[in-house]
Amino acid sequence: MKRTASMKENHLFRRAYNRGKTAADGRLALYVRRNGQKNNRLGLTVSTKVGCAVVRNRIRRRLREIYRLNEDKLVSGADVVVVARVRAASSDYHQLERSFLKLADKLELLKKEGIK
RNA sequence: CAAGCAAGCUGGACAGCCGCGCGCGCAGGUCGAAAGGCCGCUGCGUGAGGAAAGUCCGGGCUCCACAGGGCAAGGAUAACGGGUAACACCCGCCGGGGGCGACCCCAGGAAAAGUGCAACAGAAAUAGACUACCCCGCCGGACUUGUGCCGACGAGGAAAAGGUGGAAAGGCGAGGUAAGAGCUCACCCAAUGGCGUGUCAAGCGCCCAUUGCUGUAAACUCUAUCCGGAGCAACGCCGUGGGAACACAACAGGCCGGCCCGGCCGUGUUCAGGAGGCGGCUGGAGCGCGUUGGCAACAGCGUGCCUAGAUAGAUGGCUGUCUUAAAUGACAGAACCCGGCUUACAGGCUUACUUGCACC
RNA sequence: AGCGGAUUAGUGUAAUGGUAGCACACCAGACUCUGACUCUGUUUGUGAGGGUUCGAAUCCUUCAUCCGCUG
Repeated sequence: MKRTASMKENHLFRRAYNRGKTAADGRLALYVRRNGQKNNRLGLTVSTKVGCAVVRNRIRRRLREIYRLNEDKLVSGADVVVVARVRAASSDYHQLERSFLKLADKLELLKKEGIK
């Protein structure tokens, strides 16, 4: 099994914000852009407005876990940036997962058999 | 039993499946001449806190400056004795304040070296005469015609009474005086010196002496002690492209290419710079237990243990059981490392003590 | 992560330790047939807690919030 590839450079984030497709609800915001490669890459943004270091770490871990467990349902070859909003701090894992899948469906990220 | 006070501990545990960082191992794969790198594994071990936080003090460590001493400037600390690598920390003790008490709080040196400030109020704010008091002079009034009484004015005496204010000239009583005043005396208070005591201490005591002086130093200042600056994004090593200086050279050499032909490039050394990478990086003023010294903080000795090291940043997700009133968490995430302080914190446990009530 | 700075009415900005001002804004009134302009007046404040002082916006201290520099 492949490890989750992550985005680290600032210019990749900027490209996703400026040129990518967007979907958002109260908890999360998703930015997606084709990267021309075989694999998907994940970028996470949790700003200091959301909470203190413990809260931000918890959200980041949950989002990483959601992405890991749902990675095989996604189409490949995209950069995905997930931005946590303030209400994500008071949401549990299941609420975050539902938001993520709904937004991914909106952006036509899910494979056909993944939607079912 | 109730209320309180102080110190210390704890900050869920276990199991299953999936997943992560680091170290070790591997008969695995791949690259490499090798060293080793990268990937992998039903593998093994290990993996956040009491505050990891705020960055308020003190150090270690690294570089820079000075390389010896002193002065000035700037800053810090402040009863006294001890502890410590050091401290604005800790312990003991003294003084002051609070509480019935256990106990808690205090930047707590010098205002009697000097300067500044003290609004408003008040007559007066570091020195003073507004009212009231007393003596003298002079004028007026009443009558019981007194070297007496009342009232106005002038010149003095006097800090005793009054109200203001945070603060009013040591306090109270007696003597004294025209009226008064530490002017004198007894007692008390404060400061300084002496004696005794205390750790040759702060301090406490004295039927010893002298003096009687507002507050403010978290105003300037004085006294004593201490302090060079910057910080792991420090610093060291490797080092792409491009740059500068010097030397050599127009031959040779290097690259592409199986070779010739052909095409492209000046070469070497040094320096600055610093994309990126590696080190710095965790074994330390370390922790536990016992013992000795000490009231204690702490120190010595013995013995056992090794306990994160990431680099966009590892502890998460799902489920079950147990303790529980509650575990979908209280506060909260190491980032070079220590010693403190401060701030945040649901609850739970232990020990000592105080007060009140009841019973023996 | 390290380092530095700031906080005064709704907004901008003053104030040697001694009643916290000024301008604009808001509100009310006057002027006007009505509105604007103009004039007059009122309200609204020292980020929070503790300390020093007779008395703190100011001095000291502990926090909170915001901003900036170093990649």
